[in-house]
Formats: sequence, C-alpha cells, structure tokens
Amino acid sequence: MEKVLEKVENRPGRPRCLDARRAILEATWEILGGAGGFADLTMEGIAERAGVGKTTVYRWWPNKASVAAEAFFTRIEPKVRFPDTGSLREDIRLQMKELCKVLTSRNGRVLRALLGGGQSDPELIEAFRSQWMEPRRVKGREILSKAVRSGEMRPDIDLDLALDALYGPIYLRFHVKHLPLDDLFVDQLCDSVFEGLLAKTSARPRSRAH
Amino acid sequence: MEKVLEKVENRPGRPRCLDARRAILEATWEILGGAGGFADLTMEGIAERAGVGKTTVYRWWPNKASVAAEAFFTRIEPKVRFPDTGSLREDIRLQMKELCKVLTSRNGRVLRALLGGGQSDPELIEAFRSQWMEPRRVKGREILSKAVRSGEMRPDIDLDLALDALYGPIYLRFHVKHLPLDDLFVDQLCDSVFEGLLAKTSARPRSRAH
Amino acid sequence: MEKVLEKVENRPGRPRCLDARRAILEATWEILGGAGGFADLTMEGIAERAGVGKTTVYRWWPNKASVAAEAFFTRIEPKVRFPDTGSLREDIRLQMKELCKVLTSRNGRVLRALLGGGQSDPELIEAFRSQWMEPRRVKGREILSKAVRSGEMRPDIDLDLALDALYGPIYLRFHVKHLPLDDLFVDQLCDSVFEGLLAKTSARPRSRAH
Amino acid sequence: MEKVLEKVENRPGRPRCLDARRAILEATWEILGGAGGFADLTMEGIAERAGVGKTTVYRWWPNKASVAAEAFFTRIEPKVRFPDTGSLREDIRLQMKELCKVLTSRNGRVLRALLGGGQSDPELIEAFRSQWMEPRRVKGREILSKAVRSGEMRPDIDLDLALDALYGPIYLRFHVKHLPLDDLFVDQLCDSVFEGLLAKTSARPRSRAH
DNA sequence: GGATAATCGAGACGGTACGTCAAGTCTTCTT
DNA sequence: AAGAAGACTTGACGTACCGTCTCGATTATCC
Repeated sequence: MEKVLEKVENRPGRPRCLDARRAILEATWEILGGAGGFADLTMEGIAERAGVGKTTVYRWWPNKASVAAEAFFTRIEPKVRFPDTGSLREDIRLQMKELCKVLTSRNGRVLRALLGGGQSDPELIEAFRSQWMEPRRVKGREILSKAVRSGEMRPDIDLDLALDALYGPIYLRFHVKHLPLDDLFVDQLCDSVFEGLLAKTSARPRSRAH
Repeated sequence: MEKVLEKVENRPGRPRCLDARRAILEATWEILGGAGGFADLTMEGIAERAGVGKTTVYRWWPNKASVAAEAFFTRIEPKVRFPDTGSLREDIRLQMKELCKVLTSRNGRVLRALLGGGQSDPELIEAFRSQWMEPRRVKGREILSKAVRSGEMRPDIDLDLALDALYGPIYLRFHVKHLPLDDLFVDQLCDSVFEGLLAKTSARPRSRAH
Repeated sequence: MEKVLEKVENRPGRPRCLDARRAILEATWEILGGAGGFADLTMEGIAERAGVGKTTVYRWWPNKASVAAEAFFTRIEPKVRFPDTGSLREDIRLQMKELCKVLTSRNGRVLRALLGGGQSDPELIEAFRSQWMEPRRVKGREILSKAVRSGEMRPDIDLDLALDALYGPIYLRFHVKHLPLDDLFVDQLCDSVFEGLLAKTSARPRSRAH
Repeated sequence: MEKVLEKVENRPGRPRCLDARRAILEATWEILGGAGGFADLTMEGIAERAGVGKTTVYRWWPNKASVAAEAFFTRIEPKVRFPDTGSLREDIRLQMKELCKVLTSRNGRVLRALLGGGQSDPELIEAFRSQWMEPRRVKGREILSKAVRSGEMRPDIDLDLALDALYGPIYLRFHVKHLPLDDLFVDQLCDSVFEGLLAKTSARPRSRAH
C-alpha cells in the first residue's frame, strides 16, 4: 500500500502521514454512527479501528471530543446551504427543511451525540457552535438583514434573537423531545413565528401561503 | 445515629433503609453541582460520599443516570410554578423569567449535565421529559387554551407547537449557545414570538407595552 | 409438605426444624460434588439451594468449612470398615483397597476439596483429622498392636509411624500426584513397606504371597 | 528510580518492565508468608503492595495461583539439594532432614497454602508437581537406581513407588496431620521403610544404627 | 552519505471506575 | 425462640479505557 505523507514546509523529520489522519477520522465517524453514539467512542477503539497507534491519535487531538468534532464537521458542513429565492419566508423555510432532513438522517444521531457530549465538555460545545452553528448564522443574519431592509421583516428585532426564535423550536424537538421533524412541522413553525401567536385585533387580511 | 427504616406493608425481610436512600440522593446532588457536573459523577463516588455500599446503590438504581435524575427532579420540580395574572402574555413571561432563573442557577448546571447524558441514554431523556418538562407543559397548555377561548391567541395553532416556539429559544440559548438568560432576553423573546417577526403591512397600531 | 421439628427438652420458642438442617447438608453435598468443588461452595448458594434463609445456616455453623465437613463426614464415614482376616497384611491390604475405592469415587473429589480448604482453615483440617482420619486410626492401631503381639510385626516401631508409612504414600498419590489408585498399586505398596526397601544380605528365603 | 526494562528480541512495543515483575513476585511472597497465607492473597493486594497497576498483574498471570506458584518456586527451588555420601540410606536420610527443615520453616507455610489451593486448581497442582516435586524426583530416582545396581536396594521395586513410600509419610504429616517434622521422625521413618515393618523370621542380626 | 529529527506501529505501564458476587450482620414478619 | 426473607456494609473480583511511556522502524531535512 502507498502511504500518503504530508509535505508542509521544509521541516526536518518524517512528515505527518495523511493516511493515518484520514483513517482516524473515518473510524471515528463510523463509531459515532453506531448504536452507542458518543458513549461508545473511545480513543482505544478509534486507534484500533483505524489501524493506528494510540499515540498517533493523541499526538494530533487532545481528547475524543476534538476528534469527534473534526470527524463530523469536516464531513457534514458542506451539506447545508441556504437558497436564495428573494422571499425571506421561503428562504428560511427551505433551509429549515434542509436542516431537518440532516437532523433526521443518520448524521443526526452523531450530531445528537456530539451535542450531548458537549453538555459536559466546553471544548466540544464550542466546536459545535463555531464549526456548525456559526457558519449558518452568518448566512441567516444576512438573509434577515436583507428582509429588514426590504421591509419584509420588523426592524426592531435583534437578528440573533430572531434566528433563535426560528431555530430554537427545531433544536428543542431534536434535542429534548426527540420528535419527528417533518415538512408539516416546519411549515407550521414558520407560520407561527413569522406571523406571531396572537390573534389580530383588526380584521386585517392575513396572507399565509399554504 | 438513628437509622430510619421504611415500613411499607407487612412484607418479610429487613425494610429498606430510608437514610441510605436519602444519603445517596444527597451525595449525588452535591457531586452534580460540583465543578465536573455529570462527568464527575461515578457510582463509586456516590457510594463513598453517601457512606453506603456500592451494592446498595445498584440495588435501587440501574445506572448513574437514574440516580441523577431522581436526585434532581425530586428536589427541583416544585420550584417552578405558573402564575395566573389573567393575561396570557404576562403569565408566560413571568413563568419564563422564573424558568430562566432556575436555569441560570447552580441547578442549571445539573440540568445541563442531565440533558447531556440523556443524548446517549434513552431512559434519562425520558425521565427528563416526563418529570421535568411534561408537568410544566400541562400547565402551559392550560394557559394557552384559556387564551384561545378568550380570543387573545390565534386558534389555528397547535398548542404544543406554540409552546415549542416560546420555550425552544430558551433551550437553544441554554444548551447550545450557553448565553445569559436575563429578563431583557425574555421580554424581547416574548414580544417577537407573540407578535411575529414580520412587519405589519397595514398601518395598524401595534400596542407593545415596553 | 410436612415439616419435621425437633423436640429436645422443654425449651421455650419454636424448636429447631430438622428439615432445614437436612436440606442444608444435602445442598452442601451436591455443590461439593459439582465441578468446582469447595471453590464453588458459598453460604449464599447453600441457603438458596436448600430453600433456607442465610441466617439459618449461620445460626448452626460458623462458616462454610464446618457445613462442608459435616455434610461430608456424616455421609461418608460409615462406608469404610476394617475387615478381620487374622493376617495383618491381608487386613491392611483389603482396607487400603477399600479406601482407594472411596478416594477414586465421586466422594474423593469432595474429600480432596475439603482437604484443600483445610490448608487455610485450621478448623476444617481439624474436622478432617478427628472425623475422618482418627476413627480409622483407632482401628488401624488395634490391628497393628495385635500383629505386634502375635510376632507378625516388629515391636520396635511406633504404631502411628507405621500407619503413616502405610497410608502416607496413598495420600501423596491422591493429593499431590493425582495418580490412579488401583489394586496393583496397593499390592506393591504393601509389599514394599511391609518387607522394606533394602535387599536382604543373607540368603534368607522370602515368602511374598503374590 | 531507574526502571529496568527487558530486552528480549526485536519485538515491537514497549518492552516488559522487569522491575514490575520482580516487585509483584516479591509482594506475593511477602503476603503468602503473612498470617493468612494463601487466603490473604488478593490480586488487588499484590498490585498495591508492589506499587503496580492491577492490569499489569493480570497481563502476565491469569490468576493468583499462578503468581503464587511462580513467586514460590523461583525462590525456593534451589534450596533443597541432595548430598552424595555413597550410602543410599544416608543420602536419603540427610535429604529428608533437609526437606523437613524447609517444610518446617516459614516457607513451609507458603507451600502448604499452595498445595491447598492446588486441590481445586489443576494448574497450580501441576506447577507444584513439575516445579517442585519433579526436580527432586529426578535426583531421587538416580540415587535409588545406583543403590539397586550396587545391591543395596531390592531390584524388584518400582523406583517411583519407593520414593512414594519414603516421602509419602512426610507429606501426610505435613499436609494432613500438621505434626512436627523433626530429625527423630526422619530417622524412625527411614528405618521403618528401609527395613520393613515385618518382624524377621530368622534370627538374623539387624544392624540398625541408632 | 551520515547525523539529526519527527512520525509511525505496537504495546507495556500506573491508574480509575465499572458492574458483579459473596461475605457476614442486622432487622423485620411469621410460625 | 426459630426460621424466612431480604436489606445492609464491606471488599475483592476481572474488565475496559484512560493518558503516558518506551521501544524499533521509517522517512524526511541538513551538513
């Protein structure tokens, strides 16, 4: 077999073996997708499944949370993209459905495990935020701010708060209630949050498109 | 020391020692509140701190998640109650602030740890739902349904979805973003979700009281 | 089922239940005969198999060694008897074969286990000596002393030493070497010890009857 | 402290630490010599006293019997040697006294414990036979066969049977009867077994040297 | 080309906690 | 009072991983 070695700069010594790195992330991914999730993930297990010495794992990651985070986010990140339909509600709704599809898939299990581990591991939750949530937030804020400028959205609401209001219920269902995240749910959620829970006092005509 | 023994019915055998039970839950509670949270909780540690044999712990609880759940929920449950001001928005807002106070306190740490453990332990998450969330939900649904009847709230929204919309953002902040949960946040959150995110197209006068 | 109760004297309280005693000894016997021997014998196991409370076992025997000893010796003792042929060598030889038959049987396993346990339990080894070995010794000494009086055996040898010389090799084979104890072995052993190992210097006619 | 590591062949991995091995055997030896003998020997105790992880003990020995056996036999084996006086009876008698001295000493306790454990542990008794008894037997057979050739001993007796006859009584006393093993006993034993128990029919003068 | 340096695999090391088992004691109700 | 039931403390069992370490082997750069 051909070993792939890294060639970074002109440092002396044997360069890092990229095969090992890949094998470790691959093994981690597979274990995370298994029945036990993050609880079944052990450094020893990773090393063995990757056919690698334990030292090699520890050399590059300080703990299993880091490996898990990297294994997950390098693989899953590109999958969720924002559309751009011109309508705030449509953009958000489509992206929500996309997100829910990911959360419902096998990857959702891994993500759940990761988020669970994060409750007692600050680094892991930080990785979760910075590598998973923040990239989406950037795009989300962009869409919302465009909607504010176009007059579609109220200008007096903090954008992050608005995103929390939209996505919070999804995470609540996903993380705590473990309920299905289907299209109907997304539609109803969008409607409720965009329009508000209160009855309209005036007989203003509401135009809810579904 | 005086040992307190249970006297249930006329069963043969030595009755269960209530001191042991109490000591175990107490010890668990203290460990959970410590620096490491759920990660520092070990069955051995519980037994030692409670001055109890490990077997005694295992006799009554199958794993540390169960002990943790019982330790937490028997202690914290009564603390969060709903007010009844007559106004939907006020009731919810006050209760939300109450909830946020709990989540912000030392107990919040325990709860966070518990929910974390629940991601890889179905029984624990079930305990979380049934013993922590559901009792609150019952009262919440009651308030909302009253508001629907009085015309304050839109009748076309599923009550549980509405509660998800209201409380989801709190959990998102609490579990994922680890951001402060202060009164200002609650006020803004209530406003956004009750009124909706969209701009009102007509020049209808909005009466937001803050 | 009819419970058999003891009626010793006019002592107050419930009399001892003889069924329990018998069941305990029976259970002990069965466990001792199993694959693990003395190592598989536990007070808990005895109580359970006998359908008896642990307390009842502890009330009458201080430890499992005592139970084992009583279970074994009350059952096996009557089996070994000395014949009386009139000839010292014949009596001993026949009894030896009888003994070897017992040691070779399933009971031998129990006995081996018991003696093993006795190495770290003074009470057990004492029970072994007083209840198993000594009764035989009494009879053995009798036979030997008769043989001394009749001139068949040398009068200058301590009787116990003689018995050690005769039976020691059997125990050595049984306990240490775990070799078969067949009739041929007994015949050769008797011959060697009775006649001595040394060559006869004079041309004295030897009359070895086999 | 300087750690001594083994250098066997070109095997991969960290070489075995000889210090640990030595410390384990040393600790085992000390515990075996203590008040409780084999009964006080626990894997945990060995590890703790040796300043070693429990895993390290289990890595090299499957159970405490194995550790005990190795601890004992590597230390005690060289102590018992056969003399070579030219006379069969003298050689045996001196060696017997040597053996009895060992059995009587502190080491005797360990050996007794080992032999006891062996009754329910085939591997242990096998170790006892192959590492303790057989080396002596080899030399014993040699002496006896020389005695047969020189005409001092009867040629019609199996050598192993003869050795059983000579040493069996010692083990009987040591293992079962727990009686003292002094020089007088050895002298009388030798006399009885070499000369035989039977009275001499002819008036042949016996020359017993004591 | 030989020294130096970093990486790799393998696996032993001292530890911690696991979940189980049995020991022997204690407390209750029943007979 | 004896017996059953069963909860209690204690302590060892054997296993799984932890994170660290010490090897020989490999693969580069630098002199």
